[in-house]
Amino acid sequence: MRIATWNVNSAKQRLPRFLPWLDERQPDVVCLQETKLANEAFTELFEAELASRGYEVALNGEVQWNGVALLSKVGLDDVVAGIPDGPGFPHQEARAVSATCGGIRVHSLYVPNGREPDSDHYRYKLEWLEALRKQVAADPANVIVCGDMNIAPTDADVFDPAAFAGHTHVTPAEREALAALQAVGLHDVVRDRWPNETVFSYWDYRAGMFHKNLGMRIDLALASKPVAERVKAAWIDRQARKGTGPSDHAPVMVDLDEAPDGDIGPMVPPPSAAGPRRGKLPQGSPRTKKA
DNA sequence: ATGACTGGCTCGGCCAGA
Repeated sequence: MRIATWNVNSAKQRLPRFLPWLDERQPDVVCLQETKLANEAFTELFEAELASRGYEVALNGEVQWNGVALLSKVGLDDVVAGIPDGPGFPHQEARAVSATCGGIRVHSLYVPNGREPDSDHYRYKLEWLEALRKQVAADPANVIVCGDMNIAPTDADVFDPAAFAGHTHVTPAEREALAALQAVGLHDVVRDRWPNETVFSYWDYRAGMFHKNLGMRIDLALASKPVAERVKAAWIDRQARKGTGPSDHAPVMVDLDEAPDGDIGPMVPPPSAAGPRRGKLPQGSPRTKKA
């Protein structure tokens, strides 16, 4: 089972990059952030393309800003849009959607930016993270928290810590809020896989930052222990940041082995596998043809 | 360099992003 999370920076603008990426990478579950589309507009643009590829879709969008989505080929149950009792700025923004996919509670999140330390938006960011922590703590067993967290967990996750001094994304309070979320029992699966490497997920569009690999790791996949133990691979899909018309974020990819109990979500048997069921067919129904 | 790029809204610039 492959789970991907990607801040696409406008789903509409990313369409020519997103669909080929989907066909190339074939993720089973996709968390999207910054769709910047109301649900109706997202559906208009994507419903047919995603349905033909076998994805169910859960949306929490709004016009102009923010917007998150969850796509799944392995079931999409108990969808929750937003964070229950979460804060707003001033209204509750479209920054969270979660659902159960293939037996795992998956969260697609776009954490508030924070703008300036100690600003109203910064305090909102911290309150939002605490509300998220409470939501995840209520159901922490089999979970993966994915998305643009807008926090670099450590100084190793920014190209130059000095360049970020006094800015958001690296302040102690933000890192403590992220640590409190992880203290629910979540493992940073990309950092666990690449403990000593330079691994970024975001590069500013300006000044050739991607070309020079001057970026940040702010897009995270945080998995509870039963999920983290199934991780076979976890990486940043840098290819998606290259070329023409990319997002400024790259996808984060997580490949899971099957669950020990074999529960990888609902399976619909192909018609040929059903075979003739003596006594179950209604009278007069045509028999299934033998192979 | 107090910039650089991109997108939304709207059609001229400003806001937001991180």
